[in-house]
Amino acid sequence: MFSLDSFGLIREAELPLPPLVSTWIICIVKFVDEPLYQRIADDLRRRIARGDLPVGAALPSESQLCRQWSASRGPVRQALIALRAEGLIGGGRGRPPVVRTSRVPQPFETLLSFSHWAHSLGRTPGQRTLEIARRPARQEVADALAIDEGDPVVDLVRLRLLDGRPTMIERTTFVESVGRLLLDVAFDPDSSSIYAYLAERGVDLSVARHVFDAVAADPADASLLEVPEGAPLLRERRRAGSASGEPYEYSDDRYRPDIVTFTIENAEQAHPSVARAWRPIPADDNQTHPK
Amino acid sequence: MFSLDSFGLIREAELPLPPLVSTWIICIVKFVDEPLYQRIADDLRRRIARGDLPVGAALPSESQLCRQWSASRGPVRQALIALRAEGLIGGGRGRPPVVRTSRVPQPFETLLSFSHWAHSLGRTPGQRTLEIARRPARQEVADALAIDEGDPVVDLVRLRLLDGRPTMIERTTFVESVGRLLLDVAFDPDSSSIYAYLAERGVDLSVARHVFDAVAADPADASLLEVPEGAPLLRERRRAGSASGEPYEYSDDRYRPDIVTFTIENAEQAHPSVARAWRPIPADDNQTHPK
DNA sequence: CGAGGCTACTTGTCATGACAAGTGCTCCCT
DNA sequence: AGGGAGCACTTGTCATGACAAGTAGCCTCG
Repeated sequence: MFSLDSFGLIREAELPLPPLVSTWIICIVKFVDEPLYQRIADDLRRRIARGDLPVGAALPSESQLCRQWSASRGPVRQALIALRAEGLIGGGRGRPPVVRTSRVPQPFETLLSFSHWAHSLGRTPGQRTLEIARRPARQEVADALAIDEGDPVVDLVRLRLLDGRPTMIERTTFVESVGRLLLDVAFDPDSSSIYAYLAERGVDLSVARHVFDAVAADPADASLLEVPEGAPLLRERRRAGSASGEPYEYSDDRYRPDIVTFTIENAEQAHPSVARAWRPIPADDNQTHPK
Repeated sequence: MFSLDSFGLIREAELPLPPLVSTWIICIVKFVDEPLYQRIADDLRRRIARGDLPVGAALPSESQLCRQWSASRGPVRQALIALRAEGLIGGGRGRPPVVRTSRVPQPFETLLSFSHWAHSLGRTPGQRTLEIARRPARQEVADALAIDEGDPVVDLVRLRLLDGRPTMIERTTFVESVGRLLLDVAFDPDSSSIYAYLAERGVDLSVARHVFDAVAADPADASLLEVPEGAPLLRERRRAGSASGEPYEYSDDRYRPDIVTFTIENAEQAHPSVARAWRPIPADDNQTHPK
């Protein structure tokens, strides 16, 4: 993990290096088994997130960071490159790196979990479970989950609330091995986040695909979401699974478009960021087109 | 741009270096003013895109690339890191880098330009301009474009077609400095891509923000898109501008959800990718929820 | 014949040194 | 006072060398 080069601090300070001291330092170094450039990047991330380095402020120059960490320019630059790739800092040749934004959204969990998203907004999520059942898979769901029609799956239908207002209907189907965990008597779907519960039990949901379109509210949707029948709803169909691509769940979620929107921010030469947004006041003035 | 180190090739081949040869090499080097690591990355990208390096194949090892380019490990590693960040290659310690996917989507232009998107799918885009006018900005548009209410703007309303089928209504407002270019008699909005036209004239649209929700078709929407009044439409409101954040256009686009959907692919520890998708056959079996 | 170790090769991390090129400031001269 | 040259400082790019750590294949030994 460490090499003789790790003694840069000592070398720079030009101290003699008796064997006793060297073994002591080895102990220290061995405890920290994260690469140096990651520690530097993490430290800078922390300082930015804490507001220690506010937006617009200049980061310490590379040479300052080198002295501060008693490192060479290599790891320091590696850390800065990582931060730049995350969009946290900008700047360029001749100009010191500058903090661009204090908070880089972590869209994955937020986009996957309604509860997580609501909490990140400071709103109160709620839910009413309408149905949880084990039944054979229909054709459409079987295709999405890469299983055979008729294989057992677990269906879960929930009405999701935001600050008590009906916001979304979630019709999720889990493969049997995952859904079984939800049938456990110890699990209360009305009180806890499903994804947090599943993560605790070792289900690693790490890739997801969301497809968005619009549908008209059918009678069931309409009465649950308290909108007129035929009202436009924003639909998200989601397939999520393990890192290796094995599907675990398929979901058909329908949002009231006057409460929730989805946003994509997009730039040339940068990765897009996606987010779910909350519209605090019913905006019926936007329902008709400009003219 | 170059240093004496650039003579690595000569040094490695252990050739004598008369002054005449050195000046000749300087000329060569000066012509190529792209950094070396970018040239290496571009070359590998090309070889992957061309299928010369198929998916699953192992890239040349770092030392091979070093010899091939007569470069040190630095630029080679920098190139590989860039490809890794783009998701093109995988692999890890002890294992050679492996091609993961041959095509990384370039979502920005595709998401911004309907024409570009249609062409990338091999479909034929069409358009019928319904209105192009210079008028004072309404309040809502003025807010989005960061100008004052009543400032002159250029409105453009187009019906977009995909293979001749009505697909989307686009109501775009440009700031006057950009919209003026569209009022030029030389510009025919029915035949060319607006974004290609603007890019040629030096308008750099490089950041965009897309907000998605659902609306009901009003009478105008309905007759143009050939759907019943009140039918659900997928709405995208887009604000695009320069890299420095200056807004250039604001648009309210309404899609037939049976033809176009939007997709977000999302993974832990990776940047999301977004795409517009085309649904070839009207899928009315999906318009009603499962049960 | 199988299991284990050994070795060659790979990538990951880091130090050091050098030069190019952009930025911003000072300071001098006109 | 204003403009320009020069300088200090910054980041960008690259070379070189070293060691750590993981992988895969060979090869010997039991």
